[in-house]
Amino acid sequence: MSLPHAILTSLLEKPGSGAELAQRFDKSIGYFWQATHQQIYRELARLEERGLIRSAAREATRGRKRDFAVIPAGLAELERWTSLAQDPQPVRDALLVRLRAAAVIQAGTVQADTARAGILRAELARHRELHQRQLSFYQAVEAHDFAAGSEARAPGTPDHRLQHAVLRAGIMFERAWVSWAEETLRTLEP
Amino acid sequence: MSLPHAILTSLLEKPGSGAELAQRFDKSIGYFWQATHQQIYRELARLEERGLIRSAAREATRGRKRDFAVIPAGLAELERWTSLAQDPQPVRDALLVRLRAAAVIQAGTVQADTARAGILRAELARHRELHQRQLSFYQAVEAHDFAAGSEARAPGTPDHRLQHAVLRAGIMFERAWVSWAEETLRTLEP
DNA sequence: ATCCTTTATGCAACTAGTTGCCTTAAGGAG
DNA sequence: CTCCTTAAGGCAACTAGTTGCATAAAGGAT
Repeated sequence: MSLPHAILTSLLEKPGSGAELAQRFDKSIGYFWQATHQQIYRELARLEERGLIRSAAREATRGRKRDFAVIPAGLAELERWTSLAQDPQPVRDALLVRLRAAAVIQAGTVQADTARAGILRAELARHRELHQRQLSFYQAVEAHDFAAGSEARAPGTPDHRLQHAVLRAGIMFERAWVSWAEETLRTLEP
Repeated sequence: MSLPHAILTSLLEKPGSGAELAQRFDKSIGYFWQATHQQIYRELARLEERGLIRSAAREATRGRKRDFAVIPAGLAELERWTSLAQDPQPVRDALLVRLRAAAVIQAGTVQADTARAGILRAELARHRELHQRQLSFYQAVEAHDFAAGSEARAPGTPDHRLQHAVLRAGIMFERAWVSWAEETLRTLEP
């Protein structure tokens, strides 16, 4: 259950409104934990109720911007959470389930599998492209934000090494997907 | 939404009861899509209602085993689903969120970060171990089930190449995690 | 002024997944 | 035979996430 903490993190970097958060989630944190604006608004309300953030709005009317900021209790909660031990989350991927299904289906059907095999290969190629694109994007961010020689960190700035580690995780995932898709396509060649 | 299809796949490989399915989910399919026995029983009921599987129980009483098997409509549904295009699912990982949080926290606290950094390193080391263990397990399965020379496939048997591809995906993920954790630990050395 | 679009906020209803507890049956152990 | 344990099946209540829609304000376009 990481959403509240993801929001705390984002607000700690920079206070803002629900809509701003939702936009930011489409970038940065959203690459590793997604949330719709609905989830964000609900969670902001809960966090305020729990006394972890404070909203600086004149009135909480509709269509009116409210700004949220983390207060000390929120920082404490985030510190507590980051030092908790959590087991790695098991993989949950629909494509792999589909491949397993496809493997079994071919056994159950007498019909030649050329059509289905073609669809499968096309799907794998498509995934390879999408992952390749995401990989290129991450690499561009890396070149821009983590170029050699920019390791100096000013006090009060987020830890550069940790931020880089997170980005490297993204890069490694995409790279793994791409090379897996390529290898799999090769073994499925007609 | 892969659970019903994961269940269809598993039942197609081998019909069985809810409890058997739950056990099987702890192995094979469960490595890529987890489900509790509750989800499985509910989903079995729905699949039967939708006319995709058939239960061969004398009576549906409690504490009495019921066997389920896929019927033609179920196979058709699985075929339909496997040829659908689906976009890759974005990564959602709590550890990466935590690292990002840790990166920001260090900016917000004046206190020396030795204690927190130690906790973080320990956690990374623990994850590395767990992923290493899972990797070894997958590799053992690979050696056992996909040894060179066993590619011959009898008709009516699940497609060997696809099953191997799924396993290789698991291997690639674990390998990626392990090497990422090692590299990250190196950059965080005190 | 009126209409249209965009931004910000939110309710309600839904689907998916989790947790805690419970009953029934069967197979041994005392 | 009674007690205990395990396996099988399931209800109820909960948390998390999604979808569809609504509403308010602000800034243009006509």
